[in-house]
Amino acid sequence: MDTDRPEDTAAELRSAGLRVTAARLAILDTVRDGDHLDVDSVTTKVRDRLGHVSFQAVYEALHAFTAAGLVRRIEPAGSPALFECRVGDNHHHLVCRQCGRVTDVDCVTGEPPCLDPADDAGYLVDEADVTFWGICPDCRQDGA
Amino acid sequence: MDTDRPEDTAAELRSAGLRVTAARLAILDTVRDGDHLDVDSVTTKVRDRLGHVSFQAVYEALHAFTAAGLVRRIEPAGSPALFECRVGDNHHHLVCRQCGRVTDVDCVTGEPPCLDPADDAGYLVDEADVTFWGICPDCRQDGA
DNA sequence: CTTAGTGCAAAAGCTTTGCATTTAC
DNA sequence: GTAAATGCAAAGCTTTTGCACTAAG
Repeated sequence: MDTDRPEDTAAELRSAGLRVTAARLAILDTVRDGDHLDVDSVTTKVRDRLGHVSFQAVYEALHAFTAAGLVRRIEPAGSPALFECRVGDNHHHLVCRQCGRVTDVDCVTGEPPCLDPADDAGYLVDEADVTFWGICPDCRQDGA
Repeated sequence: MDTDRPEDTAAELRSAGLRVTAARLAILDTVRDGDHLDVDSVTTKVRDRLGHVSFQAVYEALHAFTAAGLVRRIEPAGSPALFECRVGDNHHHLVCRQCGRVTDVDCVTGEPPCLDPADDAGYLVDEADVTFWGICPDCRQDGA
């Protein structure tokens, strides 16, 4: 479960121009090991490893990571922001209406923009954000 | 600018099983006349017409309208919820990263689901929510 | 009359901001 | 030593909840 690669992580932070601190190492590793975690979950998991880390530090770190392109922030309607480490590739998300679970879906075309608007209305489009809403396998079994 | 069709609106409310009140008529008409308005804008516009209406009434009404399928709620990442009256058709949205402006884009295929995930991972997918991010014509002129 | 809708007030949830302190470089 | 990162506290914003009151059916 625990994938410790402190050197990798540290190197990634440094090459992104970010300082290497225990908190940030743990935060980045946590996002990397996790599956679309929200800030609360990240904080909890980081605290399990390090003792205490403040919420603001986690927010600040995730913001810096997002700006640096180390993590990607997604925000399905109605959910708090979630963070994932898959960046650069062009994948989308399946979100369960019932339990909120998020699953990655590879993009069919593989190259951004994988999708073009029928009419761009004069916009300079640089990203297509696709969220598929449905019921996940587990919830299909449980409920109706 | 002002599209008053009180009878239409009232009929629509009634057939949705909702009571007809001055506030709700104004709220629905406002969303109908507006262009992806947030709750704050709706409230302001409704107050211009009616005097005072509480925020909670607007929230409650919009929630009821959404549940009844009279309006659609969209929530581009990082924005407060926006409401639009186009429902039933299958269109997507262009969102300006700079000014937040939202423009409708007709779906190429026209019929939901207009898009299928490459792999549904066992989900029962019923909706594909597509947001195109970019810079709108106005912001392209202003900025770089 | 009965139920839904409204107003008022308060709180919850997520996120941001400010400032002093600590730490990496 | 300098700039970045952290901790602590507080506030911001959108949204929700509770309850009494009013109005639609």
